[in-house]
Amino acid sequence: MRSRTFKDQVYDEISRIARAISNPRRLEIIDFIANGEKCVEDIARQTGMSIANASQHLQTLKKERLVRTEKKGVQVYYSLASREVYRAWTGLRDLTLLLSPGLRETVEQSRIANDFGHPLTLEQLSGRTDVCLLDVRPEDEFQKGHIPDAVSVPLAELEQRLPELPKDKLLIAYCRGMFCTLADEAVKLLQARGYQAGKIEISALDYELASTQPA
Amino acid sequence: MRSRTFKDQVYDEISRIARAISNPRRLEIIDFIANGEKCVEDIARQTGMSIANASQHLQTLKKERLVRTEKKGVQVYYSLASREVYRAWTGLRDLTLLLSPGLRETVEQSRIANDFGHPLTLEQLSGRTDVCLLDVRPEDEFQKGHIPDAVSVPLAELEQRLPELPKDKLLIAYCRGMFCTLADEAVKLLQARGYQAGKIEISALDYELASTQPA
DNA sequence: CCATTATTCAATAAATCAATTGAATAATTG
DNA sequence: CAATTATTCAATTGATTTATTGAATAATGG
Repeated sequence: MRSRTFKDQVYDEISRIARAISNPRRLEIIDFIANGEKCVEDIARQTGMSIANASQHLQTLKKERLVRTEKKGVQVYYSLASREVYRAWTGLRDLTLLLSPGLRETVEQSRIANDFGHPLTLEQLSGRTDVCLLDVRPEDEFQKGHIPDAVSVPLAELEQRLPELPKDKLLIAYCRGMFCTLADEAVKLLQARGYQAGKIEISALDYELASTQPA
Repeated sequence: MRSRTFKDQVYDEISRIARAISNPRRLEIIDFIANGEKCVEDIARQTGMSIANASQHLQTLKKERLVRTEKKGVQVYYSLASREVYRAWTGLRDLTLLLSPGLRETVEQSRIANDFGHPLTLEQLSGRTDVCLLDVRPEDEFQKGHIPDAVSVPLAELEQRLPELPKDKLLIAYCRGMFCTLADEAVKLLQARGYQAGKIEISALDYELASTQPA
């Protein structure tokens, strides 16, 4: 008979996966490495933790098979074990946005602080010819996957590459998504130089997920 | 500027929701009350915990707005705050089934112990006229929602109601889903009485989710 | 082979979480 | 109003988790 020990095993096992993703630092790691494989040092720098601490969190994720590792020379590169991991993260993110007025407010206030109105959506842009879509993430993340028709202009290179950009078009930046600051900074720089600029909050990953989900 | 404190707030808030669902007992509670509102005593009995313990877990879930309460007379009835909560739970369940050979093995061994082959799927049943679909959950859960064409025969009443059942059809039982034991017990009873019986592992909730997701 | 670099391991202390117990609250019934 | 019942609260204990620190490992380049 399917007894209590069966249920205990089942819910225990699922809760172990849940526990592995239930730490803010590890959520940030997942959100970050979803864009492309990163080594421990990248992750530590991005998240502001010590290398030892980052490594420890990565081990926790690895123990539950949420991330995979690949050794390249001296470095170990971490990436998500499968697309489903990213899907679970976005599910949790969207559930929290639904349930938590606090999170919605935090995001809203950040928009106000950045002097944006509501970011545009992809639908609002589709079909417009006066728009140039900029992927301001590092080039390797762009290579791994990007929104169709986007141009790779990493934030770090944006200033030097301003001459390449069309002056008569609306420049729309995007980055790693809703919680990433790269597009904000790009827009700020562009507006300071007199360009018409804005952002969308969807990421390349969210775009990909949205286009594969119905299938 | 979107600073570290912004990210800290964001990931903290999301991790609080994750933490709330990252306990095996609370997962079991979510899985249970998804079928319909239940009072603390129901929940304590179903999960085998003390009433005080169950209440404490329910408070944890309520603090994060995952469950809603309604007072009816002396009792407080708990149910999921929204369909999205159930969706997140199934997402986590399916991710774990994907990532964890241990969970797959536990489920598989339970099937062997119950002497079933692989449970049927709804697709295999659709269109067949020699099949009678039995919802063996308590009646109130059936009332709240069920798979089309199913008949409500709660496990507790099954024995007395055997005469109602068609002897010439294949009786397919379903219950609260993959981790619920009601259908197993129903099939065992039916087979012992000489009926052709089997089960499907999809629940009324999974069915509903699957049919609303594409929309 | 030594020095360097990237990463992981191990040990600790502070914080948080879970289960248990018994008391407190609050509505209902006689 | 007293007794009963359902539920929640509060305090305790033991177990986990987190961040920090410093040492250990392992691969590479000179």
